[in-house]
Amino acid sequence: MDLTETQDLPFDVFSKGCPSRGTLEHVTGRWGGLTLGALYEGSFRFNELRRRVDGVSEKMLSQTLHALERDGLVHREAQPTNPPRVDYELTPLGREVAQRLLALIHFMEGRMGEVLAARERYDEARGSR
Amino acid sequence: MDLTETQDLPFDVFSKGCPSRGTLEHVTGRWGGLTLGALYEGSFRFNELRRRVDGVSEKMLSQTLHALERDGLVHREAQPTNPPRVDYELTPLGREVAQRLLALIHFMEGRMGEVLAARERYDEARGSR
DNA sequence: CGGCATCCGCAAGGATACTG
DNA sequence: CAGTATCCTTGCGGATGCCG
Repeated sequence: MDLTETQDLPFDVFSKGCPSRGTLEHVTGRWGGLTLGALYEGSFRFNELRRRVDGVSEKMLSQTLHALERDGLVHREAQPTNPPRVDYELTPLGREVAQRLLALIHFMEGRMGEVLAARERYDEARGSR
Repeated sequence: MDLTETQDLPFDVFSKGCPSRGTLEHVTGRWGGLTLGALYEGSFRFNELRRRVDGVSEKMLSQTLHALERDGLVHREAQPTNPPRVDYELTPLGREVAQRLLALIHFMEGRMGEVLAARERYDEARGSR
C-alpha cells in the first residue's frame, strides 16, 4: 500500500472547498475523535459516554454526536420509555473510521515518551523565549 | 491486533489531564493533519507548504510547524544564506504518525460518497427544523 | 524569503437553567 | 435520563505591518 501516491479521487482533503475536509474535522476534532474511540468499545448511553470522554461538556457531546450521526458514522437508538433510554453505537462505516483513528491514538500513546523527550530538548535549546 | 483492548499504558488520551491529548490535538488539529500529510511527500520550504496546504495562513502554518517540531515530529533545517532558505521534513517518528493519519484521510476520501448520502438521508428525515 | 508582533472579530465551547 | 436553550467568555485564527 503506497500512501505516498496522490490518488485521483474526486475528494481531495487538501483543497479548501472539499467536503471531505469538513468530515475529517468532525472525526479528528477535539471531541469527535475521543467519542469515536469510546464508542469503539461498545454501545453506550448519553451519560455513560460523558463519563468516558473525560472533560466533554453536555453541549459539546450532544453536538458532536449529531454531527457524527449525520455523517453516517454513529447510529442513535432511542426507546420511547420513561425515563427515556438512548443508546449510541458505531455504524459499520464508523467502525472502520474509528479503527484507523485508534491505530493513530494508540501509536501516539505508545510514543509519548519520545515526544516528551523531544519537547524537553526543544525547550532547553530555546531556553525561555 | 486487537484495538479494542485498553492497554495499560501510562498515557491515556481519554483522561483529561493527559499530555497525549495535547499532542493528539497537534496532530489531528485543523492544520496539523494537513501539514503532516503534505510533508509525507517530501521536504518543503515554508511557502511551498503554504501553497500545498490550501487555505492556511502564514501565522497558523508557522504556529503549527513549531508545535510539531517541539513534539519531535518535524525537523527544521535552516540555511543561514541570504535570502534565507528553510526546509521542513518529517522525522522518523513523524513519518510513522503521518502514515497512520494518511490511512485515515485516504479512507475518508474514498468513502465520502457514503457520507454525503447519509447526510442527505439525515437532512431529509428531519426536513427543516 | 521566512518569519514574528500586534490587533481584533467571531465562533467554539463552558456553565447554567430548564424541558419532556 | 436525555437532552435543548441561553448567556458569556476564551482563544483561534485572519489581516496587517515590520524585520533579518
